[in-house]
Amino acid sequence: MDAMNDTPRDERAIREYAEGFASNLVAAGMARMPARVFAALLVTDGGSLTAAELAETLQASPAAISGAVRYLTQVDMIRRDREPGSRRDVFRLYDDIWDSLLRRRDAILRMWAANLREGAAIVGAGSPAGKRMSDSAEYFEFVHRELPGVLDAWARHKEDRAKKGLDAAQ
Amino acid sequence: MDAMNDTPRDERAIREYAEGFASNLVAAGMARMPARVFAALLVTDGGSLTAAELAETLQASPAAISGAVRYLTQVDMIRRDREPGSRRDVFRLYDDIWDSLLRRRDAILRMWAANLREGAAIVGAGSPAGKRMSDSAEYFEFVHRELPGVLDAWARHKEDRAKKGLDAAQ
DNA sequence: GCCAACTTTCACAAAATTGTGAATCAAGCG
DNA sequence: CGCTTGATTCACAATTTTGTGAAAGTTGGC
Repeated sequence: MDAMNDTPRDERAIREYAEGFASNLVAAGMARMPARVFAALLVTDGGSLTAAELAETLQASPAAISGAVRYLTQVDMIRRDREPGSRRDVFRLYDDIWDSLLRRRDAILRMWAANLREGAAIVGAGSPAGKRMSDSAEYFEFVHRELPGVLDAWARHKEDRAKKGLDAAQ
Repeated sequence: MDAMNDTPRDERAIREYAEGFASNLVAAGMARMPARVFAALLVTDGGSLTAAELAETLQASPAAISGAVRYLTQVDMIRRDREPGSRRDVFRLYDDIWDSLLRRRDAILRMWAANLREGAAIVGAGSPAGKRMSDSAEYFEFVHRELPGVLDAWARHKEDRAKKGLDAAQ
């Protein structure tokens, strides 16, 4: 239970990792700059970064940062905060990033379901395509219903983990 | 329980819907042509389309189709079949599209988890960023474990639905 | 109310993506 | 075997996307 805090950050390696992480996000469909911003926030010890700091670490213009954070804010992947008595925004990941992300994405599932129902009506409810599409809709509705349960299970799981072994090396 | 089969397909409306559906996929991060191909297959009564038919309905070149189906095949969103005694490929969605898609995506979850663990090591396991990243990894591992249960529940749910009310006009 | 510190917007240039046509390749069938 | 149908690859052109610099907007604080 020692020798874990004070290892100095290898900024070079970290930056490289972050860029790779961003590339994975890009491969998953995200635009590049938002992906880089997200990755930068992920690997930051302070937990938050200002627009200027993002521009500095990513070697990008304020304009590019502005666009990226606007997008990330819209899709609820980051929070924009402003400390009272300052006029610079600071950006941070949500606590329990992925969990809160999924929770917010909930609406998207419903959207797809509704969209597919609409499509089923258009192709004809009784047709093979209609059948396929309402099955699809039902699938989305199903996972929409199941999701909260899984997320709650995660919350419990996390709590358990926190109780035993507060140190949690490895 | 009548008047549902023989409504003629309004091809114009269907095509329009399919293009809209494709646009949604694009918004979700998919490249345009694969999205259009997927949508076209989704709304097809026959359940399958040849490359030539895809080119025709989408007004796209064989080359574009070839690229799109290669991609879709790779990410396991469609199947490519060839009937014996023919040399043209026919493409179709999997049965229970989204379910099989999720099952195949399973590996991706593990990939992200592993990637995040690696990152946690790089930034330092004891650091705030390291904590954030191994928490993230754990989250992915968790849903990776939970997923099969949910998918099985879906299978049961679907079976139930099939048993009662085979017609399902609701 | 004005100044300064930040952020956003806009027009544009650079760069990456996409789809095309033409050529090449593969394979069933006579 | 060669012919014919169909799929794939390649170089290229067109479109779209991205990021930049500069100008304009906001908003705290004096």
